[in-house]
Amino acid sequence: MTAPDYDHRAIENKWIERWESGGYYRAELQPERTKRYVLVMFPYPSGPAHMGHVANYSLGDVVARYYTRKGYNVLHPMGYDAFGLPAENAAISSGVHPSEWTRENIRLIRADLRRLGYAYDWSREFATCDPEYYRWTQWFFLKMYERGLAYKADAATNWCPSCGTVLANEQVLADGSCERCGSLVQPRWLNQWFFKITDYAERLLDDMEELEGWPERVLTMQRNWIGKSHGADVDFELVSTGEKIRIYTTRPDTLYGVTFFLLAPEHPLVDRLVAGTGREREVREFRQRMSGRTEFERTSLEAEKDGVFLGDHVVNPLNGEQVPVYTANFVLVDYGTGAVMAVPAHDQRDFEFARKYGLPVKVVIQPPDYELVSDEMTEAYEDPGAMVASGQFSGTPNEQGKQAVCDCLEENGWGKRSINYRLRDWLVSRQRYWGAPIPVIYCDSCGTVPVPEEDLPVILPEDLLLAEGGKSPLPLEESFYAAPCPRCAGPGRRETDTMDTFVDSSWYYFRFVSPRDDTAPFDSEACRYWMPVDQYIGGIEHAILHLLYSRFFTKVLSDLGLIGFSEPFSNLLCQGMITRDGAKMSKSKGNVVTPGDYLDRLGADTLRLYMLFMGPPELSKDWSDQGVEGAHRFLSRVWRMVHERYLPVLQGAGVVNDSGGARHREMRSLTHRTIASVTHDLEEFAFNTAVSFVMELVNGIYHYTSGEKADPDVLSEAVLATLSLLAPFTPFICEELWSVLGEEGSIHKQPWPAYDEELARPEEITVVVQVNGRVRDKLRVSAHIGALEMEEKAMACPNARKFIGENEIRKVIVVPGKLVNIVI
RNA sequence: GCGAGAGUGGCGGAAUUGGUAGACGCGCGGGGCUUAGGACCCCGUGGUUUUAGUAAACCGUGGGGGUUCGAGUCCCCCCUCUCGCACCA
Repeated sequence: MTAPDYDHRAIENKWIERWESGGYYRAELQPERTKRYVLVMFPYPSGPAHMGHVANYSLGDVVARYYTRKGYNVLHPMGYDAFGLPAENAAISSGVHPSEWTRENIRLIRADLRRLGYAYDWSREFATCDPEYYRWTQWFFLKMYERGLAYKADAATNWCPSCGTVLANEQVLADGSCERCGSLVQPRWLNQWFFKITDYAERLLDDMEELEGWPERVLTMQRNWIGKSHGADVDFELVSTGEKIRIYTTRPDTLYGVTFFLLAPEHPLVDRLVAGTGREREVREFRQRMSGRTEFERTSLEAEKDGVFLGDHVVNPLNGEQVPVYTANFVLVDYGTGAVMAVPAHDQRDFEFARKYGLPVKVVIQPPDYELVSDEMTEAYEDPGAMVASGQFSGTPNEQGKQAVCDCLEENGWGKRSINYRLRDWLVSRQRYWGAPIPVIYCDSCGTVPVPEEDLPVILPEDLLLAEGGKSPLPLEESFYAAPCPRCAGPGRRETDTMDTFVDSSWYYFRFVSPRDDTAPFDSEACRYWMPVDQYIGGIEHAILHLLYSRFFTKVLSDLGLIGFSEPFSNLLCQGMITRDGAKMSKSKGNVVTPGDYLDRLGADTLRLYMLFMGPPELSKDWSDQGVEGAHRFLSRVWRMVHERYLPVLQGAGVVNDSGGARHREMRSLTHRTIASVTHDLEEFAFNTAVSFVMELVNGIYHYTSGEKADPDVLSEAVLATLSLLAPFTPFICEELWSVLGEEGSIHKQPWPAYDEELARPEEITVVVQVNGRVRDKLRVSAHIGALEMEEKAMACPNARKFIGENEIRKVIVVPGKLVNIVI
């Protein structure tokens, strides 16, 4: 019998149409049912889907479909992170309007996602550039402003000369280049909007306890990013004026080893100190040199220590010693207090500085096993030890000494214990066009006035062209910036900066619960039901920024009393990158493969299956053309299994159940075993092995239907289980074959198959016979064999006997149902 | 430098609590079917050695030690790679 061809295209078109018109994946709020909110990080629409999207969304789709089949009420939405620089870059290079470019790309990626057969509730789709959406992004800004969490300040910003905008610290790569365009970022002082995320540093840290379903490495990365440290603030008095300068240190135990004092080049005291010393020019030149460099350049490990003496001294409160004040390149103005006590003996940076400028090195911590001599030191000693030359503290172990010194500082009013974070406030304003306008109006008499809620959204005009050099047209467009002051109705000027796109994506998962609500960012009842997200899935590249910002937003919402939880994502899965020839796919490397080609040639099911079969989700995976062919071969094999092996049996080629047949029992056992294994693996997100189990089942069915006749009932069970288990992975072919077999309804609405424990256990098992832990023989025995009988049989094995020989048997270890180890 | 993770065939990768290392797939080899096949079905496939062959022995999870009847898995030391942070006082 010849099977019809496996025509993936016809099948896909047919079922996409039916699923969508039937509203198969529409999610309804059903309070009596248990929900599962499955969310995959929404895409930035920069073109058609790429392989990374397919990998990511295929994962999410299997999870969503599996939960649906398990009986949960599943929300699985999709939208677009649609504001941002690439749209403007496209506008600059090809003249197309960012809005048009974005809408076209949404159209392209949506078409690919539909073809891939993802079970999205498309009725909830939105883009962050829709006014109905960014209205609420602006609303969030107002809430932040009301709570004092949005503020404007002069800040050393990362200016990207090529993008013509300020970047967040997070958007500057480790080598000091722009995340988007790669050009070297320059520092620039500007008045910018910030979100006060630092107010939440402690909670962002503490609440990680709740995030048991997050990968450890993501938590670690966030923890490092927040960078909490314990130490002390200490006031040093300026010799010339008696003015106090506060420093922060994590090593109060080394206070007696201070031999100089450092200020950041930008520290406000630098100018005043140097005035009248005759060193003004030197200092000015130094600062000029520093200001031309980014934080990265100045703080890279390779950069040489550099500084200038400021002509003044400070007094160490603990021992009354006077030490000189310098300004130094490696001191950061925005960490701690911008001033540092220098202990060259116990800090490598200070050590290098001291050696370069001939400053004294004073040992105040002695290692337990040898003695430091300051003149002979080639590097700082930063490890634990006992305090020496430290007055009353001498002899104290340094960890204990930290506390003692802090007590002393506090008792004398010289300083206090303090905690610092590396986390900086989030710079959210962008001097760009394609983003959500910041809803603020500046008035000469009222100052900064927020736009009233009822006046939102502040519409971003979509009919403007980018100005000269790709700059934002907003500051030049009177119809945009001219606005009456909401307070006094006098003439005002609108803020023309837009928000960082990370603001847009920090709350989109809330919007999906009620995307058409025009009275609130989200409906509280829908939110109570659907949130938090049960399973969030996305790339590891968002481990810090997006996830930290989203956590921050959720906590603010919680403080506003709008929600009753403070963590948005209960479980997180970070999937690896798709590479080709070991490298990230990129146009410049010419190693890009696009889903579209494979969708045409091999079909959506093949592509999905291959992505999931390649390896564990969290590992990065290298694309292989041969591998994807293999996936297609397997699906063809499933197709033929139904048409060439199963249908003929249904039509009378099989035998009536001869109940004694071990072959039939073995087939049933394999079926049930496979259901058990696949179910287990899906719970663990071990998709690659889940697929391999189905492959084994298919191999088993081919084996069963070769030669001897098959029992139609046994075969039915096996074939239907195959389709049922495979359906979340390859929805089209399974739905098609399901209907070919005349089964009722959609396979995607069937309950997840159950298995019979008893049947899943094979009748016969293999027992390994070891002598001294080495495999010497194998036995096929009944699964119900007892331990004693196992031992007897093992002892009788000829090969085992051979190795035992004349030796004395010291011990026999029996692992029931597994092995017998004879120790001689 | 600090932190996290990982090293298993020619390749991607499998191996509950320590219990048959290499599932499944790719690739490769052989056979069948075929005018033919790159389609399909079946078989084989870690290495070395011995054997005409059936078979068998030894070696084998980055390297070296250890615990154990038994170690890819546990412990100690070392090497390599990937990722993140990186002068944060």
